[in-house]
Parts: sequence; structure tokens; C-alpha cells
Amino acid sequence: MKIERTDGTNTIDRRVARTRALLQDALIALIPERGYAAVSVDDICRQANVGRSTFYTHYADKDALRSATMEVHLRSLNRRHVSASRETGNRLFKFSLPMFEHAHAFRSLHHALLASSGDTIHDEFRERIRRAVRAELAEKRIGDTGMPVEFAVQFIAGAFFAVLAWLVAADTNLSPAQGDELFQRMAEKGIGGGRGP
Amino acid sequence: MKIERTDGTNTIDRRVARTRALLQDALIALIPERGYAAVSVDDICRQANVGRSTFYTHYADKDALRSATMEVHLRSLNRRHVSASRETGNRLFKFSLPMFEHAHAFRSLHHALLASSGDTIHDEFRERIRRAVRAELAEKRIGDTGMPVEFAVQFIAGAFFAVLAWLVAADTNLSPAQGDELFQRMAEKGIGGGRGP
DNA sequence: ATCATACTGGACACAATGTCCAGAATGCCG
DNA sequence: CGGCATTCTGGACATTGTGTCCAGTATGAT
Repeated sequence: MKIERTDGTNTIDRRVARTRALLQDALIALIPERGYAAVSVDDICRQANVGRSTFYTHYADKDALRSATMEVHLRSLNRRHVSASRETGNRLFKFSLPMFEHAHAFRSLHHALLASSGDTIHDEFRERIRRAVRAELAEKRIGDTGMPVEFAVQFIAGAFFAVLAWLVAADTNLSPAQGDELFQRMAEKGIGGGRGP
Repeated sequence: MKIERTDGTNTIDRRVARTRALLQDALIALIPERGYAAVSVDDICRQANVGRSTFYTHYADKDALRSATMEVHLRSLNRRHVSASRETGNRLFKFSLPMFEHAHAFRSLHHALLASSGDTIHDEFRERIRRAVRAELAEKRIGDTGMPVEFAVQFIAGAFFAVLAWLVAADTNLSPAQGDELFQRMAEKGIGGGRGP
């Protein structure tokens, strides 16, 4: 696998590099078709033209392959992040723009990694929340402020889901009413909104 | 399964009701231990003391059981929603408080349904985003406004992830920069923030 | 008490996982 | 170039889970 060169440099055998790249590409190619859960190791190997036993000499299982693939691409994102982070003005969050850019540049990759998990529990629940948000935002003529309605829907619904999951999982002593109050405040006024009305 | 009574009423056989309840409870009991993905139909049946063949006379597969379980409990949530929706003042979102309350009342249920999907792709990625948000919020002394920092982190990170996934999946013609601009605006000023600074 | 209906447990075919091996192929390096 | 270490291969194997089917038994409805 690793080769000790005479000059001390470590390199990876071409065959290894080739095989791993093939497997990673195959995974990314297959996810959009059937979803991550429905892709079998065998599918990946056939798509990659790699023997199944070879797969297991590189990755313990499908999840390991996915992890490694993520890792590789997050590394490339980090490089961007660093090189771009100079010219950030006084925006609130510095991490977001590089990520938006990376996502745009590697559209299909991100699509494969982010799109519906195959985990239908969440997807169903999220969709319900989005509907509720959409219904309420529709009356409020958000569009007039130049904010695309669907953008706001995704933003609010995503925030709500995350907060709900956190409140249920973590052991805060926030009451439901307090949780809602905080949620309403953030949704209405954002980070910049001071205390109370 | 359904029984046609002499008076025309439809009821469900007690045995059916019992079995389904047992299976649903079993699923909910097992998810926190190993995660949804790692629970097998056999596990559910053993936990519920129900024959495996019986399982398949009620549900096509594990997902069907999960769906039905969700359905039952979302129905109970809707009942609350309706009965509580009278006294809502002029808050921004009406759907949220009932949900927070329901989640609190059925803590373990929601925990089982919402907690980490077993879908490690998302969980890893989300955690990275949370770290980024946490780092940036730490400098900003959000806590001084009475907003718990971790609450804000969950809110912003959840919103960001949702918006990113949406931008990648849907075919909007928003540029990364525009997406970021909208995100920054919502994060900073919320729904109430008019156009521009 | 009768009888329609639901539950049971075991058998079956099938698909996917992960391990192992002996032989063929291929890149590394002297 | 040529020897050699390493990797790739394909097939066999045990194991686990899935979904279907059936004949026999239990149980709730009326």
C-alpha cells in the first residue's frame, strides 16, 4: 500500500490509487439513481469494474467508502476556505460563502451527498414542517422584501427541525414555551435581534 | 381485520389492535438502542413477542411500520394543534408551539424518530457545520442578549444545511454569492428584516 | 357455542455481507 | 530490462436478514 522510497518519500501504489478513485466515483455515480441505502457493495464494484474482494481490501464496508469519499472532498473544500478567507468583510458568518461556492462548483457531488437520505423518517417529517411554514409565510408577503419565499421556507423549516431535535435530545431545562419563544425571536429578528420585543 | 358490525360500524379486531400496538412500541423501544437502520424485523418481533410471519400480515416491511407509527402520532399532534390554535396571538408561526409541546410530552418518541438517522453522511456533515457556527458565534457574545448560544448554533446550522441542500437540488438561478447574501440576511435580521442594510 | 379471523412457528428461496484463498496481473525499483 | 513484492481477481463459503407460504392452533365477535 504505502511504498517506502529511497528518498524517504511515501507514495501510494498507482493500482491502489486507481482502485480507490474508481470506487469513490462509482459510489457518487450510483447515489443519485437509487439513493445511498439502496446501493449495494456489489453494485459499486460492478460500476467501478473492480472485484468485490478487492473492495474489502480497501474499505471495511459501504460506510467506510462513503466516509473516505467525504473526507477527500471536504479537504478540497478546506483549501478553498483558507485561500478565500482573506477578503471577507464584516459579514456575520465567514464559513458560508466558501461552502456555497464549493457546493455550486461540485453540484452533483453535493447533490449525491445531501439529497434525501433514503432515511424516509426525516424526509417525511421535514416535508410536513415545510408545508406548515410555507402556508404561514404565504400570508405574510415576504416576497415583497426581495426574499424568495421558498428560500425563507427552507431556512425556517431547517432551523425549526434542528432546534426541535436538539431540544428533545439534549438535556436543557427549557420549557416548550421558552423554546418556542426563542425560536420565534430568531425567526423574526435573527441573531441581531436584541432581547424581547 | 375490519369487522362489519350489525349496526354498520367498522371496528378493528382486538387482536389486530393489540399486535400493531405491540409492534409499534417495540420499534420505538429499539431505535434508541441501536438506531433505526440496525434494527431488524426479527428484533422487533422478539421485542414485541409476536411471530415474524404475523409481522408481515400487518406491514409490508420495516419502513411501513415506521410510517404507520409516525402517522398515528402525527394525528395526535394535529388534534392538539387544532384545539390549541385558538389562543395564538399575533406570533409569527402558529405551528411551532404545539409541536414543541408535543415533542416535550412524547420526549422518548420524538427522540427515537428524530435522533441521528443512522445516516452518517448527514450527521458528519452537520457536525462540521455546527462547529463552524459555534466558533463564529462564540466571538459575538450572543449570550448577552438572553439567547442561549447553543440554541442559536442549532438554529443557524440547521437553517444553513437546509438552504444548502435546497440550492443544490432545486434548479434556482441563484448564484452562490446571492445565496450567501440571502442566508446572511435571514441569519442576521430574520423574516422581519426588510431589504438590504 | 360456533365460526370467522388472527396468530404461530417452521420451511423455503433469495439477496447481501464479509472472509478467505490460490493464481494471475501489474507497478516498483535496482 | 527483469525480478519481486504487492495488488487484483473470481469463486467458494458461512452468516444474516428478507419476504412468502402453509397447516395447525388460539381467540375474539356475535
